[in-house]
Amino acid sequence: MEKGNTRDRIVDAADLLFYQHGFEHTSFADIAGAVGISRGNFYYHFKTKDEILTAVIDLRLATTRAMLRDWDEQKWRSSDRIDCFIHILIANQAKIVKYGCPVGSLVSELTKLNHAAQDHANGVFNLFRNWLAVQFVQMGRAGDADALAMHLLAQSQGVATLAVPFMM
Amino acid sequence: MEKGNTRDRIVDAADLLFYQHGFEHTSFADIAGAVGISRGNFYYHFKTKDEILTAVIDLRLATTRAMLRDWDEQKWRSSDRIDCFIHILIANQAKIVKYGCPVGSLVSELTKLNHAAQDHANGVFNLFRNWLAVQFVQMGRAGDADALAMHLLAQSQGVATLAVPFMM
DNA sequence: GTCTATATTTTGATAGAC
DNA sequence: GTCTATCAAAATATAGAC
Repeated sequence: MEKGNTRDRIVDAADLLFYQHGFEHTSFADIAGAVGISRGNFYYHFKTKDEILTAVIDLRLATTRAMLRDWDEQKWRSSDRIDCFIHILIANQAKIVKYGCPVGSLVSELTKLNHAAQDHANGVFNLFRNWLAVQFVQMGRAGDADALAMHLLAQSQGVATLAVPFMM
Repeated sequence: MEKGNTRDRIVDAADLLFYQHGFEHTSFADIAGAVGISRGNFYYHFKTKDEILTAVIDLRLATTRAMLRDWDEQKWRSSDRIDCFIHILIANQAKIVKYGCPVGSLVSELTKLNHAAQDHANGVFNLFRNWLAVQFVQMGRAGDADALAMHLLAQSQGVATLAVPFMM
């Protein structure tokens, strides 16, 4: 995280801070402080706060695509791949208990802000939905693959939401 | 909503605005504007923003308790009472698609703000959890009543979360 | 109880030196 | 590319007149 050019370090820091404290509650001063640069320098790389939000969402889209690709390559059976998805909740339990699901909480916040980047952020949900549906199709459930994908997605979102008040 | 003393009107307006736009994104000016009073008058009734948040949570706790009590009185069978809970998602579909679940989204936001009122807000979740568990006990599922309650609560939270990106 | 200022702080954003 | 000011707007909060 410390390596790379300044722009990437800004995006990495913003990604983490947006998750931990929310988009609106994270100020330029917070991000600049985390990266170790001045606020003025910040504007050389990003002209507005929305620009960095776009960069953070792009990063999350890329990270998610890479993760799904890894699962496709590492697991032969679709049921094992779905296990990988379910296992996210377990592997990230400590973070989820403190900050919830990064995807769900960002979408929820942008909705309340009526922010233009809403659709962009929804893209991460779409990646999971479509990938899960493909796995169910491969398991011979072409008829209700999307319904099963949505059900699993909903269950994991619900668990992540309840983890915050009931496990913290 | 228009009736009652000024304090109640402030709490009602804040309750709605916190749901629609979030706690932090709602300013005193927004609330004062919705009620139709000046910002200065506002501080006669509430000294800090946290005070009004406390009042809003108290209102939601009272409203939820009253709703559960109504269901207890109106429905004889526990299965019918659980239907009432599930039916919330259908009855409030339009609002949930636009703003998510008022309980889950507030808890999520306060967590990210590391706000002291977190536990207070969690109380609404506890009301539903305990009430649902009682219904399952009465249905002869004493052994796993709380697990069933949590499962149903999680499912409804997941549906509310996904309704925003996938139904808007 | 309600109003009109006003103080103070923070935030997003800019200008210009190095 | 990075820094030090600095601006302008918005937010919380206060003081005091009516």
